Amino acid sequence: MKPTTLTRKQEICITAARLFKQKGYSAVTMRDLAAEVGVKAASLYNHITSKEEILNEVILNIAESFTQGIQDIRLEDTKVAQKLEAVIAQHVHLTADNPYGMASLNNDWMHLGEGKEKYLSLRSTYEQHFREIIKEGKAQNVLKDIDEEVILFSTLGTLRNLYLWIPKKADLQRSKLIDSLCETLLNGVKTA
Amino acid sequence: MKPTTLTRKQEICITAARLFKQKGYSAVTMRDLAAEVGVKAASLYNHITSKEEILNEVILNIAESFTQGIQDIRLEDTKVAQKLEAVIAQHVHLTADNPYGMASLNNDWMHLGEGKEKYLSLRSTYEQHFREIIKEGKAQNVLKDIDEEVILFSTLGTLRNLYLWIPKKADLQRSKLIDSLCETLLNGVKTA
DNA sequence: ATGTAAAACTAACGATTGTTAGTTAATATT
DNA sequence: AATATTAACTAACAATCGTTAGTTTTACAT
Repeated sequence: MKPTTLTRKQEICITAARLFKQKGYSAVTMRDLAAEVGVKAASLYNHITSKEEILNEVILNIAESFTQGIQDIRLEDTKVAQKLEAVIAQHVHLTADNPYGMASLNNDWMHLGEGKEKYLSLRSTYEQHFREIIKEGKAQNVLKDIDEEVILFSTLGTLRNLYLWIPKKADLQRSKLIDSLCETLLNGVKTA
Repeated sequence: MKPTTLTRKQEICITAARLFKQKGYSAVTMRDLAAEVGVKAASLYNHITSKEEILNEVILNIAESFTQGIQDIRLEDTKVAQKLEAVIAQHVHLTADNPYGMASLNNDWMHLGEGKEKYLSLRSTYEQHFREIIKEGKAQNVLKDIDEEVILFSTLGTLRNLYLWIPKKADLQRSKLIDSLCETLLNGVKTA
């Protein structure tokens, strides 16, 4: 393992994620991927065992980061408002670091084979942690009495789509983006 | 044209949209679609000319509804806040009426052939109308001084994902959902 | 320099893809 | 009842899919 340089397998997975975002998992052929890596299709199999394994690698890594991250946030000894801000910040950071992986996670998870159960479990756990934070917020009267699911999926809906426009707005600094998103998602867009 | 009963072509497109949501356009084969319609694959071609035409039919119809709708809203003689609520309501209605088409529009537009330009143009026009409403809101001090793009894509991010959870929350009445979404998106989730 | 292992290559496989050709059955029109 | 049209069918096509087998080149340790 060389942490400094990139394994060929990692290079393949990163390239694959980029193609998956462009055309979707099913429309990307091993020959497409090979050409982009600069190699013949058969050569890929010296580094990976199947196309499906690539998807597993791309999606599960990022999914685990999200679920582990929100679990840590939930257990932090901070106020609910700070936890919500931390969740938003995590989404921005993980998405900015890996927008292509986020696209695959959002759009191609159903093509996972063996790893689909694991993914669905991670997603369910993530949502459950988020729900608990929201419940805590409502109990402490920090959050309004709006349907939990509406709060959850409204917020998550915006955050899940970050991968679509973060690359276009590279000029927008991360910290400024996080601030704007927190203000927008938590306090709304209308003036008081 | 029989408006009361369903054309075979329409039936094919509706079935196709449902499959496109499940597996994505590329992963749905004409044999899959035919089996679901209850017919052999070759028979589909008595009603459609290609797989791509189906995608055009599914996506462009709904895209036109959105763009026409927001244009009407923008020209309404109402306050900005009402326009924003109308945009949210339109999203809920169009999505609830056709969640599968919305999924295809979100995830499979890049597989459009001839119709891709038209789609991109419609989407661009839609976003431009939305931007203008936001500008109007900021000018009248109805909206906070937050980056326009953040407001646009934050709101749109939530609305674009409605198709993912509207079917699961069929119990949630439309009008109640619209109210909750307006409150959440416009006034935020935190207590004042 | 020499040998070894990693990673590239060519060639091909069986399966599946969207689609067409040609034909038969069902439906509607005269 | 005869005919014309619509829509189903079977069969097959060329192309492309993920993947494997076998071979050659590259890179590095000795």
